[in-house]
Amino acid sequence: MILPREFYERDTLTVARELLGQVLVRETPEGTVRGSIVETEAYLGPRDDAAHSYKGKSERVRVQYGPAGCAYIYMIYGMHYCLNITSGPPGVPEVVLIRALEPLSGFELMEKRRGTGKLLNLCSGPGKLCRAFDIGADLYGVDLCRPGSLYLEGGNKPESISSSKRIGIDYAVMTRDMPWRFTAAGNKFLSRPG
DNA sequence: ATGCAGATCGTCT
DNA sequence: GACGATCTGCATC
Repeated sequence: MILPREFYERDTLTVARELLGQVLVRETPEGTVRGSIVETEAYLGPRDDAAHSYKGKSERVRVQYGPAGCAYIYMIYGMHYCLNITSGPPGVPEVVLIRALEPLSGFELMEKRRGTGKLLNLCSGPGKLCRAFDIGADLYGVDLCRPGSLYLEGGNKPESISSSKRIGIDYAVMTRDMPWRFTAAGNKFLSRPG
């Protein structure tokens, strides 16, 4: 049931689309939470001026140069974490940002971590879902193709997929208008309408 | 419904 | 020293 590495070793735009409907699982001593991926964005390395790896190697992006199917996690605005999954051929620094999940199980634990009981607000954003899933710097580089504290298992494809411009990257003059955001069409758990 | 300020720190120039 | 692949609460229309 866990998605194999080959799933992630394909073209990153394909991976970003195919990740929709797959299920993210987080296991901790407190319990297990699950969510279906409903929103992703592709970041295409040196040919994408919105990508963290646009300018090449640095300590922060080092996991992007390793195998596909691993967690690339970074802190943003000094207070939120964002979860990405490495993709493409080995050594190619491309990733898929996980932007929203539809909660499937572990509702109480997610609500406790998020400090809200509103289901629609639990995982509808990259920072929100990391909080709900207790994803932080300690999971940097974790292999998502193996059972453990964080992994991905097969789910159901959405009925249809929409693409749109990526969010919050207007500084990227070259690629800011590229339709590299993917959403499960009409899903209610998006960070914003697709 | 739309808009803006504030929080807060790792990373890179 | 500046700036985010964000979220929240509060203000205004």
